[in-house]
Amino acid sequence: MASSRSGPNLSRIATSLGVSVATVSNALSGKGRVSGQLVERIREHAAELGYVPSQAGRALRTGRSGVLGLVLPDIANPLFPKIAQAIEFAASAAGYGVLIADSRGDVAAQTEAINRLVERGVDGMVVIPRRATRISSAACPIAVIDTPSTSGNTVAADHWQGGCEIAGHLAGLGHRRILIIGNNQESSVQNDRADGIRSGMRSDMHAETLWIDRLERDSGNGCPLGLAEKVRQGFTAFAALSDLQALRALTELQQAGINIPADVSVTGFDDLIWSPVVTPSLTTVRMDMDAIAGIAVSALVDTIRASSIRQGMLVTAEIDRVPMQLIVRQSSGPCGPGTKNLRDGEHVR
Amino acid sequence: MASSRSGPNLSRIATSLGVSVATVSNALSGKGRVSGQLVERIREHAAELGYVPSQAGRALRTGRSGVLGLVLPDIANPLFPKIAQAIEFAASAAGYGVLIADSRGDVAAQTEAINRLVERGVDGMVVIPRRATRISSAACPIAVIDTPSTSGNTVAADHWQGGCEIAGHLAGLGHRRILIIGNNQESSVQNDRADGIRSGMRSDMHAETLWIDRLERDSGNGCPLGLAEKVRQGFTAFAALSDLQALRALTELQQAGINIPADVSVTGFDDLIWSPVVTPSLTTVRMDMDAIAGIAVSALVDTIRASSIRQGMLVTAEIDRVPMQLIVRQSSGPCGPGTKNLRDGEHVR
DNA sequence: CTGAAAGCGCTTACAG
DNA sequence: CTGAAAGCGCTTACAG
Repeated sequence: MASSRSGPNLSRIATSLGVSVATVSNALSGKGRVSGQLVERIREHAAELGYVPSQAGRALRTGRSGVLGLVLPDIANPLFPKIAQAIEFAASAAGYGVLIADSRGDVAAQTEAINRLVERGVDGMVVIPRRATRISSAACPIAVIDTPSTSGNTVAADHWQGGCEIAGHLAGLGHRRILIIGNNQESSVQNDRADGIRSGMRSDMHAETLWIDRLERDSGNGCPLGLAEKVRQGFTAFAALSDLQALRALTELQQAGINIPADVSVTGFDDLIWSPVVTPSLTTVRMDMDAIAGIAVSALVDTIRASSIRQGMLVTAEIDRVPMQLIVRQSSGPCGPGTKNLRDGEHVR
Repeated sequence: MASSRSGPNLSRIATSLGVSVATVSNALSGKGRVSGQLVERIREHAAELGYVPSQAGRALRTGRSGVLGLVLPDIANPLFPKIAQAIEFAASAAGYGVLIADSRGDVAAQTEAINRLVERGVDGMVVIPRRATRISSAACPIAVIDTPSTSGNTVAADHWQGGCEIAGHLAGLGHRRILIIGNNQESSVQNDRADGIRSGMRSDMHAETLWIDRLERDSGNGCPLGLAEKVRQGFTAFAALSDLQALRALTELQQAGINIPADVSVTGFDDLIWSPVVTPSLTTVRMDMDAIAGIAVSALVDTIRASSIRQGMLVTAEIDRVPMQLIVRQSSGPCGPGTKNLRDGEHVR
């Protein structure tokens, strides 16, 4: 005896209506040529009975599970809610469910997470790779979201351009000495962002970069960043490569009695949940996760539909970089429009 | 013609080894009585071929999908990463996959999200309900994570006790006037936390509660909380009911030139990602999400295994409240041990 | 210890 | 326009 479901199946609807299961199936899916009247009757009855199609039956027959996997390097990343929400939304709209898998820890775990999803029969997956991991194609189509400069990337925010936006904003405020603050020197995303900032600077601007991972290797986790000293050295802008670092910088500066934005400006990346909530709120740059997720998912779905046999391949998309959007929340500053104290004879442009 | 899979199936292993599929199935699952030698040979060959069992076939036969659903009121909630990670880990350990569903928006969307999961054939689900929503049982077992004082709750952190911990900590620092800061007056979780704080106070302590949702209804979103004024009124401790509000309070106070923890103390709830990162870092109270997820998942799995037919019911667990743990990061304060300026003649206990 | 057979619920090519 | 039948891959009660 096989376990039975609680709900009705096609066969039950068919017998109770005196038609064949094939006809019920056709009517419900709208595929076969079934007379309008019958379609109507069948749908009505199915609804009455609360018919829910069995994914298992359908999957077994069609070889498609209707499920996409989402692999993340670390769910604890504060970006995760936005990503998950966007992917879930896009997948849902395309008729797919989303199975999550955390590759907590090392690179091996990432491969394991991918395998776990394959075993569960996902039709494809979206992978946000760990560090500079190369994804070797698995047993299903894979869309990679990393950064446009990474080879194998399917689609991503244009982190480099986002950096340019930040640089332009700070230039506009009159800043000339910028401290870039990152927390992971290996991250291609962070490097692209930093490169973008440097590229977007005017020729009379100067930037230094503080890598927190390096600093902490020497001075211990959670050590002070020494930003007050940087202010004394003449830095007026702190451009963090993520809102978490921006927050760290903001509070360290405030604690040192430095006023933001009157004395210095602080910017971040990603428009995370707290950016609009803190005082002063953070100027940041936002990825269009809905657009990115939409492109990744539709590229994935196109590939799935195109291939009759489930096979592994890295998916590519028409558009592989999505512009980031500057969110200005600190519009005045020490050197710019609406400024309170100009320094070093700087003037508003 | 049905779509074919890329990998081998039981039948292929069986023919290539000259045995029956039943025997292969039994050998691989370790159920039937198959001779040790044969088991060995079959397993070896299966591994060689890279055999991956078809979830669809298994699910259709057994009526079990091996997948659990996770329904959240709003994935954007900063607590989500911890929850998702803990649930995914517990589910994974129990051999289940996790399908996510966001009930973005209203209560109707929550029901819809639940239905979507049922349609995907989940064996059960974990629901973190929206506000005070009552979950009416769906077509599968449901574990609810809310707060122990909510009826229908399966397991949750003991938010009330967490509040007591905070009160005890603040009392120990010598605080007497506490401002409780919440952002959702309807939330049973936040109310339990606030009640816990009030209950944990010594008789000579006094608390007022500021509900941000009410304040913003009058003064607009993102309005200042007026905390500097509260300091002037004699409040020395700000106990937020969530780390996000704690962060908002912390930065608003710092911006007003109030020194933390020298002038006042700020505490939060949940130990979110930024709590250890900000300066000064936040004293907070942490849920044991791994324990909660473990209990929820195993209660769910027990129910699933016990019932031969898939049916809806609210699952209960042996332990329904898990203690919260105080994380002290601001150990000195205006009125307590290691204090810099005692007020009103207060002394260290 | 091993195998033949049934059947989970569905979709689809084919016949009528 | 409608139906009978095959078969996706698996597990399990039963027979040998």
